[in-house]
Amino acid sequence: MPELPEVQTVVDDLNRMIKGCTIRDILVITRTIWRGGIPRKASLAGAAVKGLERKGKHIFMHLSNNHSIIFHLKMTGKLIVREQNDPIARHTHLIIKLDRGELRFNDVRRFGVVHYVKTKQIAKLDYIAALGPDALEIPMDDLVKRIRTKKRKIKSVLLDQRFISGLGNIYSDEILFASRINPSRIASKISVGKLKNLHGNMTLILKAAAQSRGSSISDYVDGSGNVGGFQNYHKVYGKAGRPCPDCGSRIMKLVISGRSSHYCPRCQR
DNA sequence: GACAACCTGACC
DNA sequence: GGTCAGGTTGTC
Repeated sequence: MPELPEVQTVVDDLNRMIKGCTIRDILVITRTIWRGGIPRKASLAGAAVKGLERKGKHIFMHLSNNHSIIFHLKMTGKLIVREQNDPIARHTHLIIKLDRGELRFNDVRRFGVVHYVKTKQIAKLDYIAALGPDALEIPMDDLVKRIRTKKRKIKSVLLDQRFISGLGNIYSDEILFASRINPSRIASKISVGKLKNLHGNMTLILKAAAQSRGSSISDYVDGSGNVGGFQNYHKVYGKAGRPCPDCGSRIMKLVISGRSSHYCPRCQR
């Protein structure tokens, strides 16, 4: 799915397009995407969209009725604003009808989740409380200190949302390549210098990716349904067998934490 | 820490 | 037919 830059792009898009809009009605097409109960239409109708924000890969849509809708897009979830008369795409599971257009939640694989909660309760939700600091907000010293306590492979540490939230498979691989760290390295054994460098690369890559409106490999689109552009700047992700852009060695792929890791065995030590 | 599960679709 | 996919969670 969408990782931090893609989720940030969607949040920014929706803030631009539907902030201030009023909900007229909701159309629940697939009931199983809801965590907890399905909200009553009456409780949503008339509520205004106060604004959207993000923590890690979770999207919060705050409403004027003291409730919020939390979305997680998982692998193939999409949130797209459409006009009322636009044709409804296959795999659309929820339509939130607004006074101006409508917000549609679409998800081919149906891993995505929607949760209607009281805004004040968000921080107390177990799955939100468990999230580590956001990847764009953690200070360098904190990150370095915390990584040095982990005796697991660095790749699996970066993917762990309880450790740090927002990174996924693409950006972990790209950040490790930029930092010249092998994904199999035990986190606690990596030098402080390399880890400081990793923090800088993480910030740089996530911001550049958001600037390019995210990476579209097969499913991701922004809040208007358009693809991102950062896939054109990937250096190792999805490039197994191709030459390393820095040294020409063959880029390798191996499985860590059940996910493919792409890396240059020569550049990344 | 490895693996299956949750799903559909693309590709070989 | 089998494998793989921007994620997460629950099981041994």
